[in-house]
Parts: sequence; C-alpha cells; structure tokens
Amino acid sequence: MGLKGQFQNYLREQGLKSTRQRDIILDAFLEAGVHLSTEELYLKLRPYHPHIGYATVYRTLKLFAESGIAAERHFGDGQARYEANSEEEHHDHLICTDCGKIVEFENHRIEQLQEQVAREQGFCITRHRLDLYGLCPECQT
Amino acid sequence: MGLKGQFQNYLREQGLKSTRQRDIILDAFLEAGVHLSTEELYLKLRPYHPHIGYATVYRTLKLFAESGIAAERHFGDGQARYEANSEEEHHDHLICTDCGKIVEFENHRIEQLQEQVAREQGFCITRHRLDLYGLCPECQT
DNA sequence: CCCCTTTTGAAATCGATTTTCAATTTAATA
DNA sequence: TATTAAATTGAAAATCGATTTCAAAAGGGG
Ligand SMILES: [Mn+2]
Ligand SMILES: [Mn+2]
Ligand SMILES: [Zn+2]
Ligand SMILES: [Zn+2]
Repeated sequence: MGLKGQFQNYLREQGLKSTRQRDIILDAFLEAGVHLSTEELYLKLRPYHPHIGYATVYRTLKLFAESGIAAERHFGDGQARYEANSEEEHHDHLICTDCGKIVEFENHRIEQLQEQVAREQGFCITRHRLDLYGLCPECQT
Repeated sequence: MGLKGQFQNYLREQGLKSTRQRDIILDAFLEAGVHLSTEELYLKLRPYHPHIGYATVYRTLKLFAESGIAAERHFGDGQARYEANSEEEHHDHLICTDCGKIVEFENHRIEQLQEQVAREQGFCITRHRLDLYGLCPECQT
C-alpha cells in the first residue's frame, strides 16, 4: 500500500471526502519530494491549477500530516515544511546555513542515547528533533 | 568576567551605547534565569519599569543573543525563548508536551556522534538543536 | 436526483515579530 | 560644561506566516 492508498484509507475512516483538489495536491506533493513549504507547493501548482487556493493547499498539507503520510518540519526559516513519510526509518537533518541544502541522516546509536537520557529523567518520549546546522561541502570556501 | 561585563565589552566593541534600559533588562533577564519569552520578560518588568516598551525588550534580547551572552531557542510553542549562556557546557532539552516543563541535559557521547555524522557528510557544524518531546514524570498518569 | 455534510477559495483575522519615525539620550569632542 | 553626531527609545504601524470565517460549490449515500 502506497502513500496515496494510505491517504484514501484515512479519508474513508474519518468520513472525509476525496476531492479533485486533494488528488492534485497529493500528486504534486509526492512528485516534488523535497522539504517543501506550503507556499512553495502553492506556487508550484499555480501555473497548472490556478483555481486551487492557498488555504486549500495549507489545509491539505495539514491533513497529510494528520493522516500520517507526511511530516511537518521546522528548520528555523520561519515556515513549516513538509516531507512524505516513506515507510523507511525516521531520519534527522543537516542544514546548510549558507545555501539551504538539507541532507538527511540516520543514526541508531544517537536515537538509543536519546532514549536513555529520557529514561534517566523519567520522561516518556513521543518525538524528537535533531537538526545540525553548518556549512555543506560546497559552501566551505 | 561575568555576562554583564561580557555584554559591556560587546557594546564597546560595536560602538553601541550603554543605557539605563539595557542595564535594567539585563538584570531582570539574569535574575529570571529560565527559558523566558520576550513577552514574559516584558510583563515581568512592567510593574517596576512601566516606561520600558515592548520593542526595547525585544531589541535588547536580540542584542543579548548577538553578543553571545544569551541564546535564542524555539520550542514549538510559537514564541522565541531566551536563556543566559553561562560559561557552562552546551545543553539540550527535554520538553513536556503536557505541562510545558523543560529539563536540560548534557550528553557528550551524543555530541560526538553528531560531529561524526557531520564529518561523514562533509559538513562543518556551527550549531545544533536536539529537543526531546514527551511526557514528564508528573504528566504520565 | 435529493439532501446533508464536507470542502473550497477569497478575504479577514490572528499572534508574534519586526520596522518606522520623531523625540530623547548617550558619549565623544571642543 | 556646551556642542554635536550617532545611537536608542517607545508607541504605533507594518509585516509575515498561519489560521479562521463564511457563502458558494462539490461529494456521495440513499
Ligand atoms: Mn527529511
Ligand atoms: Mn536551556
Ligand atoms: Zn551549502
Ligand atoms: Zn509535564
């Protein structure tokens, strides 16, 4: 079952409707594939679907996140960004503060240590965020 | 040299001026000592110094961050928060999503692994952010 | 098709942040 | 101490992304 099927299931379960706009936005979102902001997706769609409003893109991305097919991220540039949740593992990010490039990484050992830290403090962790900011290879003169 | 001296040096170096407001705000900021938002500090000051405007508190906290005596943090509640940079080690945070409690922690091994990840990707890290969200001991029923 | 519910799009609103601008203050210099 | 140029202040306005409002339109079960 792909992300599209997963989303359709979510709509059905919640008594929500499948609409032309949601289909179009989901296709564009999956095709874009990067860490996209609401505005970026809206602008990307506009040339082909000028009838789709910003509010609809905004609401639909929220819905993707609720349904679990996407995740909302905040990298400190002031806007929320979304990325598709493939069935792969969770990952964290390296962000270039110069050109904005975002590289994903996974590190199981770090995740384990986070769990350990939380346990020591008596916390029960539901999610975490690890962002590393610096210069990518190209931006180091 | 304490944080106050450090800030005075920064002002001098940058050709900025030492003012009554900056002194008052710095004292209040250092005294408060928690993860304070601009608004919280403004409200804390107001009873004693009703003549100090919100914009001044805002600008002064930014200045603290620029000078290096404070750090700006974002814990996802929509407002920036500031904390004094004691000469102690860097630390990260556990945040209770129920009551908002924030617990600080240090984990040298995690920091090392972050460096290693960055090195593998050719990045040169300047800062990072590790936030663990979940329920604190009190909020786990 | 009917009817009820959900969705849409444009515009308005929201809350935090940031800027504007005229008046005031600082601090270097005469 | 008086002069002066530059920086700062405070109130209000502007900005910015996110979110809501609301009337019109569309979905979909029966
Ligand atoms: Mn990612
Ligand atoms: Mn802290
Ligand atoms: Zn770069
Ligand atoms: Zn709690």
